[in-house]
Amino acid sequence: MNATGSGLPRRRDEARALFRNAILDAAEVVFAERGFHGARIQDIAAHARIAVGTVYNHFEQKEDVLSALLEERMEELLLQLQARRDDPDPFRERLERRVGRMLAFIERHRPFFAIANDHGLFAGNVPSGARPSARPLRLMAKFRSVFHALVEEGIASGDLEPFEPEALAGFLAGTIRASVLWSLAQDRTSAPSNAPVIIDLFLHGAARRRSRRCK
Amino acid sequence: MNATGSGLPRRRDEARALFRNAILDAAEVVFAERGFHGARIQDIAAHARIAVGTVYNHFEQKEDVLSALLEERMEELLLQLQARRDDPDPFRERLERRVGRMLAFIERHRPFFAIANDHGLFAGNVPSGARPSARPLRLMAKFRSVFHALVEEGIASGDLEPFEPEALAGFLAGTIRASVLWSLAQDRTSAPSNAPVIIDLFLHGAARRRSRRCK
Amino acid sequence: MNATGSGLPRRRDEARALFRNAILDAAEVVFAERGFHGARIQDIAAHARIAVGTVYNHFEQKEDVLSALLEERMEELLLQLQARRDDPDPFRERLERRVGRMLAFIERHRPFFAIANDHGLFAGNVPSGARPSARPLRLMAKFRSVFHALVEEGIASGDLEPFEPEALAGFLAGTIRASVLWSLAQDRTSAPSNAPVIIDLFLHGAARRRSRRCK
Amino acid sequence: MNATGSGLPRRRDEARALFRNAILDAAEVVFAERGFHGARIQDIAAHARIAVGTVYNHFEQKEDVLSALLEERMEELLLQLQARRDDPDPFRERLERRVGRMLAFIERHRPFFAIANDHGLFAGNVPSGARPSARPLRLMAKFRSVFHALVEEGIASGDLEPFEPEALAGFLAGTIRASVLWSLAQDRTSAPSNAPVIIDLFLHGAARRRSRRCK
DNA sequence: TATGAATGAGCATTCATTCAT
DNA sequence: CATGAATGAATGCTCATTCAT
Repeated sequence: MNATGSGLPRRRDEARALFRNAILDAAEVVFAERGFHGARIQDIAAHARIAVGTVYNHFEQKEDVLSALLEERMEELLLQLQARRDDPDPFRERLERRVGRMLAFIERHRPFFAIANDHGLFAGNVPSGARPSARPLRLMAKFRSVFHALVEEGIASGDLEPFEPEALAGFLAGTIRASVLWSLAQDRTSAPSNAPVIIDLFLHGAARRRSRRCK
Repeated sequence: MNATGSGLPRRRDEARALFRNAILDAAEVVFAERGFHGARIQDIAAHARIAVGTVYNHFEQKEDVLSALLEERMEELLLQLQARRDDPDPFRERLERRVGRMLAFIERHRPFFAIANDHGLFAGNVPSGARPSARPLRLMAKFRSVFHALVEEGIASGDLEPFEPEALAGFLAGTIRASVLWSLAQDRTSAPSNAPVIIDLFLHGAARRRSRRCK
Repeated sequence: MNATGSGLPRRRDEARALFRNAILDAAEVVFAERGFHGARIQDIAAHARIAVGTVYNHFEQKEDVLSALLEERMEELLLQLQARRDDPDPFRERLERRVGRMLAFIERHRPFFAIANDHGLFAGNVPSGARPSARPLRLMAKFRSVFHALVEEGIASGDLEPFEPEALAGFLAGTIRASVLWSLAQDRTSAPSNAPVIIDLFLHGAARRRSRRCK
Repeated sequence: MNATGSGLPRRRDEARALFRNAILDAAEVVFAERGFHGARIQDIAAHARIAVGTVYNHFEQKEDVLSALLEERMEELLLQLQARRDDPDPFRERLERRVGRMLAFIERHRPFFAIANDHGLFAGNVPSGARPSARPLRLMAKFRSVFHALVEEGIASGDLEPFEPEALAGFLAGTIRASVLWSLAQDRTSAPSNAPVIIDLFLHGAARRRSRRCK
């Protein structure tokens, strides 16, 4: 029906994506401000300057908006933790670089971080009916597996104590989370420049170092 | 207020407290199962085997039930972190003992831990409208100040690096939280016996220790 | 808990029944006026001078209000067709008496008749998704079985041709229905006095009778 | 209106009619399955394999689709009741032939019969807001007038008792309706061969015939 | 003219809160 | 004070209708 083959469809798909993204962007703000239950579809629609029905043309239910939001942003967040060609080689520097990228992403998406945190996507969470459903489980699994891989690298290279990788992963995530939350609480920027401090705590803890550094 | 002196009033007050506690106990279970918004006053009343109206004879609004629950349990939790006469003297042992008591309390009140965690009472949380109100702020402040004091003790005694106490407090709380969550995720007991491991990570981090211990 | 035994409970049950009946009465009017889909719960509540929520304290869903209404009124309607002690003996008089009672009931409950008719409760109906659910099936079955019994009496007494009872029952019901609808269309009263005419048509049809009456 | 004469316009009109009929055919099925309120324009469009908007290019509103459907089909149905050149002359045979044609049509359009029945087009119906509007009134009037004419023929020819023609018409329609519904309920075919039985009941009723026939 | 996404009024249902008993 | 039915504001979701392409 379309002579140009991909002309119109492309534009259509672009339009669809435009709306979809507008909805997710609005949802990011509104969910962060009022929480899942407090956020009304109407608020999200208004924030995106579209009609309520339009939201339902793109998502089956309110909950799916949250799911999609968490999923897409989390995907991107975890991407920051992947190794890149130009990452340095030594474990510590590598780790700092990757965590630094993660901090930068969080800084760019503060509202998302608030939501993800509320929904227990960072450092796991106790199972709770407070959140819509079991959907986040997949996200949490992914989150954990990425941290798990990170930590195994360190154990393999001999830079980390061969503790239980799961536990170490939780410890690393907890350290990052604590730092970010502390920054936010101070209304300070959770700048990537915090990475070295975080990694230092993660690696060497808080004990007084008698010599220059524990060697 | 009562002509008969203190006989009847006492019984009355006891009865009041009985109802109040029954409500809070029920709320602990129901809030943990369904979250604040998902929990209906009716559910709580049913769980406590009382009428809906009775809940309102003891609390102004639903939110106050949550506040009271968090407040009373948190108070008790923080009590576990206070120094006691028979606590050992060296910082590390002292810390282990106190954190061990905290773990034991959490173990006895898992549902409360789930709720407190959902409401960001552990290790702070990003300000979010997801939770009922600003009431928890006071609790979080208290929580932080207790951890703050704990950490300052360590700095004063020379056992901790003189980092920002707030940051260290967050780090300690994060370490504990990560450990407990990890235990719960494994469906294991968050036993007080985990305290040494937690403290070890907190003090010396996850880096490979070349010698017996970093001295 | 109640010293008088049945004092308070009875009053409570009476209150419940009062509300329930008020709702059903209101529903009878509103459903008849606007049809099931056109009737809003709010309309029914307003007509009964109660709050919307109250309707839901007595019925799970809108559909249940309809079901209950049809069921309770139909039950009473079918009761009119039952034989009574003082009914005359000859088949024809018997039938006239019973159908007469039915007409009187219909006259007292015109709105119900409109609804029941809309929902195919008279003389069967083609299966159609137009109506809420399969619930009426039970009612229709009952309706049919009562007519069925009526007709079998006539066959047994030798007053009716031994046609298929089901078909005869449908014919009788159809005759009554046609007459009532015709009366209503004329805005006339569907008086019990119409019974003889109906029965006459049912028994002897519309053909010209050459003699005084077909004997 | 079109400069090119009748060439293109004809094709255009044919195309229009094609769409219009496709919509009506789809509507017949969907309305019968889900009822007027339960049928969504989207369903009808999907069933006709066209877009929603297209429906609105041919009908102003949903209701008009129903009206047109009822009107066009009913027109055809009533056509079956008209006298035809080759119809036999005696009243009874004439009637059988015409009712037989009606039954054949109903058999070919079961879904339509279900809809028409739901909307009270057969044998009249109590005025009810359950149906979209007063539009069917015209159809019912037509339906009645056709039956009316039929019955007056019989009265004029002396084959029917000179009862009120309206009442007789209702009785005839009710008899046919009851028979068809009974057939459908039995999942049997409402074959034209049922016509004699129907006419027999209509003419002579259900009473036991002592002699060959009531003379 | 066909298309199908956008629109937003409309409605069933829930549940915190009140209050007569 | 306990009780539990009544209340009605609040909100997710539907679907007839519009309109830019």
